[in-house]
Amino acid sequence: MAYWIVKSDPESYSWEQMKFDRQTFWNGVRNYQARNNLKLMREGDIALFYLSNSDRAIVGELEIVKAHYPDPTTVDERWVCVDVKYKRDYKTPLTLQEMKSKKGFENIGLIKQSRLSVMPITAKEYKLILSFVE
DNA sequence: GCCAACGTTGGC
DNA sequence: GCCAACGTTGGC
Repeated sequence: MAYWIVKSDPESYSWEQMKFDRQTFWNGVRNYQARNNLKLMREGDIALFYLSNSDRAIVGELEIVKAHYPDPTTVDERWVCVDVKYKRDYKTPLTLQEMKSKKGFENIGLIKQSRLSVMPITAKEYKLILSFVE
């Protein structure tokens, strides 16, 4: 089982919308590196939901319920999406600022490669994040 | 709103 | 295949 962070701009797809939808397909990725990460996702993996721009925090988690398939919102066959399901809210969202100020996040993609929208995190980083949000 | 980082495109 | 120009993302 692998752990991921997926990013969303709250103005285009909010956490409220995600919870309302319960399950959706994670589409619109138009970046090779992010696409490659989508392709590595397996059913049962966990994806943490990060809000960029105004919010800048990890607010909860999703479960991957279907591995990658062609993105139906484009005819360009290069791009894929996966199906995700709402899993749970975190009691306390973990902000980017907090991650920057705490130990253990030095190598997390969220900070090192801020423009990447789908990225893996290690089991260790996942546990560390959980220790702040429960 | 600005700008740094970085990905993509296209001319050569 | 290089690189300048340009576009986009996202933190501040």
